[in-house]
Formats: sequence, C-alpha cells, structure tokens
Amino acid sequence: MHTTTHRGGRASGPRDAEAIFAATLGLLAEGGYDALTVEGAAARSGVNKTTIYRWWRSKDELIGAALVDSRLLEPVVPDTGSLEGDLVALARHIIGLLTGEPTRDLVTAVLAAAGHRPELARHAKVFFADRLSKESPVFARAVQRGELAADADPAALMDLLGGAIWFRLVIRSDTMTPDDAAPLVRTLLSGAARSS
Amino acid sequence: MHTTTHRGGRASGPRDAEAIFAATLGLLAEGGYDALTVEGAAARSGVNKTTIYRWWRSKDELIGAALVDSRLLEPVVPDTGSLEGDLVALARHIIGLLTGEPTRDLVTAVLAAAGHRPELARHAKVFFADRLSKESPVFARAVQRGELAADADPAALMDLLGGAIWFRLVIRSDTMTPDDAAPLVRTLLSGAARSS
Amino acid sequence: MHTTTHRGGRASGPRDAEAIFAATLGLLAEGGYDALTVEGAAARSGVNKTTIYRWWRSKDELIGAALVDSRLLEPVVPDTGSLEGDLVALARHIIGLLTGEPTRDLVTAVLAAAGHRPELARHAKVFFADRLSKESPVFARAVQRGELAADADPAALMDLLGGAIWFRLVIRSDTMTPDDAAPLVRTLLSGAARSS
Amino acid sequence: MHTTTHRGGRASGPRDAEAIFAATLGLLAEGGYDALTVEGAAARSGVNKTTIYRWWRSKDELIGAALVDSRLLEPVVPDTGSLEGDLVALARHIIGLLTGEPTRDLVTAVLAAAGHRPELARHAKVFFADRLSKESPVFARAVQRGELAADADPAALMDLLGGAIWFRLVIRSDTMTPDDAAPLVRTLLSGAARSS
DNA sequence: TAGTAATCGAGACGGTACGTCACGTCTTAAG
DNA sequence: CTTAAGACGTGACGTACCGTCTCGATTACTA
Repeated sequence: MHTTTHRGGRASGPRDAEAIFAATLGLLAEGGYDALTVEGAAARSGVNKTTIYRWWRSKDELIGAALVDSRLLEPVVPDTGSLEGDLVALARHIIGLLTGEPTRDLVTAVLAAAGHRPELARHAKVFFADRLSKESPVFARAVQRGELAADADPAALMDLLGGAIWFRLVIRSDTMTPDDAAPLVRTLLSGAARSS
Repeated sequence: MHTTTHRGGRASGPRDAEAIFAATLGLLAEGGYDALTVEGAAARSGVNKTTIYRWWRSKDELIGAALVDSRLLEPVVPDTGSLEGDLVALARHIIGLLTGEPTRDLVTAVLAAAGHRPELARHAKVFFADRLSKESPVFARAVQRGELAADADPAALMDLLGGAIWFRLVIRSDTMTPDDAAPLVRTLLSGAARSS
Repeated sequence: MHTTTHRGGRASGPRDAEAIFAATLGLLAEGGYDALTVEGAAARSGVNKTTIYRWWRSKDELIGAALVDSRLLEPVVPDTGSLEGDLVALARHIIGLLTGEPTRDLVTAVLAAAGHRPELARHAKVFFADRLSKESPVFARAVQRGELAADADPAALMDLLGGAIWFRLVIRSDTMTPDDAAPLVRTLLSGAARSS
Repeated sequence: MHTTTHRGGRASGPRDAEAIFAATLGLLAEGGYDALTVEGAAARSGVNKTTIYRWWRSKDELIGAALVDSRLLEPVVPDTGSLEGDLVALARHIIGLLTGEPTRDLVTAVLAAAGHRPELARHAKVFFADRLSKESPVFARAVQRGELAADADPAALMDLLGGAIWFRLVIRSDTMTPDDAAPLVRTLLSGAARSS
C-alpha cells in the first residue's frame, strides 16, 4: 500500500487506512460491487463503521480512494518503435485492466458510479486527461516517424481504441484476451476501407 | 407506450403495465438507477408493490421490460448509398441517444448498472447482438459496393464507433454534437495514418 | 366425514366440503394453527381459494365447521356405577381430547379464537351448556346413590374438573396422561382438607 | 412502568422501552393478539420498527417483556390465617384479573395465543411455575395448621381453583364476581360429596 | 331435454405485515 | 483530535397470506 502514513502533515485518512483499503478492494474483488458494504469493510478491517464515514462520504468515494492508493491504474507509456506496436501495447494494457482481477470490478464500479456522481465524473475527466497527456509522447513519436498525420487527434484515437475495448468488454459483455489487441489496432490503423 | 393491452391474447403483464413502465423510466431518468425502486415505481404508477413483484422478479427485469416496451432504443438502419454516409448516420443516432433526453439518462443508468448486475448485463448483451444483426445490411451493402473488405468485422467497427462516442461522452464527460459524427467516422475509415 | 351431501335442502357448503375439511384438519394437525392457511387448505383440497371464502369468512370459522363436521368432540356420558368412576371416565376423555392429535390443536385453536370472536364464544357457550346437560345424568345418578348432595352444582364440578385439566395442559403446558385422571378426581371429590 | 431507565447499569433495552411497552399492552388489550403488530407498536410508541426488532426477536418476546415490566400479573400471597380464607383471597384475585381492565384482555389474549405459539407457551409455563412457588407458603402454612394433608399437591389445587375460574369465565363465557369466590372454594375444599 | 340458477375455477389485485439489510447519523466516553 | 461503542431513524428489500373482485366455465335442478 502506498498511503502516506507520515501523519503530521494534513490529516489524510484514518490510522488504519491501509487495512480499510485492503478490505475494500478485497470485498470488491471477491463479490463485486454489491458485496462491498461499508459495514462489511469496517468489520473486515477491524475498524468502526463511523471511522469510515468520517473520511469518505460514500462507498464510491471509498472505492476511489482505495483505487488511487493502490496505484493499480497507473498508465503505461510504451515505446516499441512503431505506432502500431505502441497502440497494441496500450490496448493490451487496457484489456488487462478490464479483464483482470481486481481491476475489472474496480474500474467498472468507479466509472459506473461516475454516471450520477458529478464529483466522480470530474475525477474521471482529469484522470483521463492526465492519462492522455502522459501518452502523448507515443503520438508525437509517431508523427515524427511519419506514421501519423501531424494534425491527427490523439484523443480521438484513444477514444476509438479504449472505447472499442470498453464497449466490447463492459457493455457488450463479450470476451477479450491480449491477443485481440493486435487485430483491433490493425483495423483501427488501416481504416475499414480497402478491400481484401 | 406500446404494450399490447389487447388482453385476450396471452396475458403478458399487469393491467397497468403502461403506467408502471412510465413510472419506471421516469424514475430512472430522473435519478439514475438507485433512484428507481420497486416501491417508488409502484407508488408513482398507482399500483401495489406486490403487483410488480408478481410480474418481474427484479428491478432489472422490470427495467428491461420497460425499455423494450418504450422502443426508445430501436436501432436505425440507414441507407445513404455510401458506407461513410451510413456510418455518419449511425454515429449521429448514437450521439443523439447519449445526449438527448430522456435517453441519455436511461442508457447511462442502465449500462452503468449492468457492470454489477449480471442479469442486466445479459439483457444488454442480447440487445446489442440484436442491434448489430439489424445493422448488418449496412455492412453487407458496403461490401457489395467494394467499400469494405469482405472479411471486415462489423462488430469491431461498431465497437470502435459506438465505443468512441460512449467513451468521450460518458466516461470522459466531454461534449459532442451531431456535427462531430462526420470527423469521427472519417478518422475511423481513413485509418489514423496518412494525413490530410 | 359427515357432511350432509344431500344438496337440495339449504345450501350448506361447497361441493367438496369433505376434501376441504380434511385438508383443514390435516394442516392443523400437522403444523399447528399457523400452518393452516386458507390458501394452503385450498391448494391441498384441490379447490379454489375463493370457494373457501365463499362459504366461511375466516380461518376460524372454517376450523369450526370442520370440527363440527368431524364429530371429534361429541361428549361421552359414562355410567360406571359410581360418581368417582364416572368422573374419572370424563376426566380421561377430556385429557384425551387435549393431548391427542388432532383434537388438541383443534380445540385449543377454536377456544383461543373464541376470546376475541363473540360469535365463536357464543358457539362455545351453547356447546358447553349442551354438553353439561348431556352429562347431567351422571350427577343425577350420583345424587340418587347418595354420593352427591342434592344441591351440589354440576356445573361447578365440571368447571373444576375440566378447568384443572385445561389449565394444566394448555395454560401451564404441563403433561398429563389418562392415569392422571384418577388422582385428580380423588383430590376433587375428597376435598383438599383432611390430613394423610 | 418499571423499566430501569438508570442507563448506566447494563443496557437492558431500548431507550424508549416504556413507550414501547405501553403501546404493546395497549394494542393487545384493545384488539387482541392479532391487533398487536410490531409495526403498530413501533408507530404508536414513536420508535422505529427496527429498534423493536433489535431488542426482541418476536412479537411474543416483546409481549413477555412488556408484561413482566408492567407488573400487572404479580402474584398475591394472602395470609388470612386459614386455608379457606387464603384460597378465597386467591380466587378473588384471579377473578379480578380475569374480569378487570386491562388485565382481562391482556391475559386472555396472551394465553389464547399461547396455544399456538411455543415461545409464548414457554413463557407462560415459567410464569405459572414461578407463581406457584411464590404461593407455596400458603400451602405450607395450611399443612402446619393441619388443614391440608402433608402430601397434598398445591399445583393440583391451584389448577382446580384457577382452572375452574378460567373455564367458567373465559371458555364458558359465564359471569363471575368476587362473591363467587367463596362458594367455589367451599366446593373445592369440602369435596363434592357430603351434602349441606 | 333444454334452460337457468347456483356454484366453481382461474387469475389478478390492493393491502398489511413480516423480518432483514445496509444506510448514514448521533451521542457518549475512552485513548 | 481521533476513535470505539452502541443505539437509532430511515428506506427498501422480497415474501407470505389476507380477503376481494371479475370473468367464464361447469354443474345440476327444474320446468
């Protein structure tokens, strides 16, 4: 865990934050969103329910904090030497996040909740903006290499790539493995046009 | 509403199905998934709680029935004469669904909840499968016209198109108007590579 | 069963009264008062719930009818040649009614309900008055034999005898067997006074 | 009411125990066992339903607690100097309980329900056992005075006395006044035999 | 033998209460 | 200042029976 336990700066959480986060993520991973209850997390972490409510106003906020603390969602910035290679790496990473435990439940829970939680939505917005800015070298290099038009829109590309994976896995409940990354990227890069 | 109230065919729901569906969708749109409760829908539709439970075993089943009945989500199958035109039409429709009232709130509420509701997820799965099969003429025609490889994967294309819109609007909380459909489709079709 | 099925006199019950009564008493005997539900009795007797409600307004009324039909509670009028013998026989009979199946549940159910059902209470009143009048020969013979004062009150004696058994078995939840009849009668007849 | 509200000793019930008990007994007396519902008692006492369930697992347990708290049923232990006098006093007390308000309704409601409520029956059992043990001095003194055989069974005597009153008042719906106590006791003590 | 009541089955419904769960809040006291 | 301990109000859950109602469909007496 990565909680700053320096206690002495700003109060940034309860003393047993790590235990609470562990319980939170554990319950989430074990039984899904509904299996995680504040009471359950309190019980498992040996902390009183009121302590959790003192620091996070809702289950979703707690999940968010636990997620941030876990660093499970840190972006990767591949540099394979080609745009296609980089995008495949990014796609594989996204697929991993959305299929692996415990990230799958965590991510879907948070982003689902964002729909009716403006605050969470704002967090998600800056999270993805930050992510995109970190990924920008990938596209800058591709432009330099001549693989990408100078006026191409990295955000649109990442929307297409990430959105397709999200849509297929989360919304359409289809399956994906890392091996599905390459074909998807090829479809994306080659354009759908052109006949066989 | 479109409930068959002919009562005389097979009984397919409670007498006041329409009022129940209206209440269901209304509550969903107004406050999201959690604001919709069986008790609330019963109260608003002037029906007893037990009547709802008599016909649908869960909130999710009720939502499914209400959505199907509403026909709000019926697919469009454009035929503009070109793949690009058709895709733009599809994209505009999707953008419309995800920005207009009341569909925006309904769709996001339901699909957000699908993340931790296996039953809802199943509904969504068959819904999108059905939708894709209805859209298949678009791609068949494109293949005939030579605009699309015969072995192209329509599902992947729709994942890219719909996913990008979903990701940008719902997850990244960005804005879109119907005018954003065309550039997106062009990015998708042209491949990211070659520049203007 | 003893239902008059002569149908032609006053309508006196549903066609399948016997099946309904059997189901009623069966459920009562098997699971006690709470296990008997109108729905359950209807289901078991293969009759529609509404048919039962058409003929009896409540569960208790149904029980009453089933009981009367069953003739399980017909009084006995012993004639053993002595008051003590007769009273012992009566006591044994009462003990039998209050310990045996299904009479125990039936009797307690009906008499319990009588507490807040004036009509049932009236029925009970005439039932016991009738019973007492049928038992009166026992006391008349005892007076003739000189075993009982001419001004003795048979009702008081039966209250004492029946009440003691009822109290012990039903209210104090104690146990009794037919063998407890003789000592009880002896205590009653000898008066409590007199030392060993 | 007699709840120890000293709160500081062991917590022995909810804060508003008295209001709950009052509501419980009120509903019981007014409408009998069935008119008492946990929801009703909660509403009348201004307490939430869950609070009642937190402290008593069933309606019967609640009734038991309310009755114990009320002290309405505390036994009397007369000492008039003679067995007959003591028994008459006991009989008058019982008659009072079964004819006065609110005890009549409470007692009949509870004991009627005991017939099909094992838990209530258990409560009644220990209640009467306790009562009998408290009354035992009456019989011990009678034995010492030579009014009662040393091997006489106090339980049987109280069954006869209480049972006769119960039977006449509750089951046979007859009337009784305190003046009926003396003749009844005389019949009991003198034995039914010998005449005036 | 047909007609016409009485009776019934089927199915839905509003309603009350059940007993449970988890929520989020509060107070009091301890560390 | 933080936490524990514990009680509480609140809303909703999903279930069980209640007792009622409206229809056809059966019966079965009766003319």
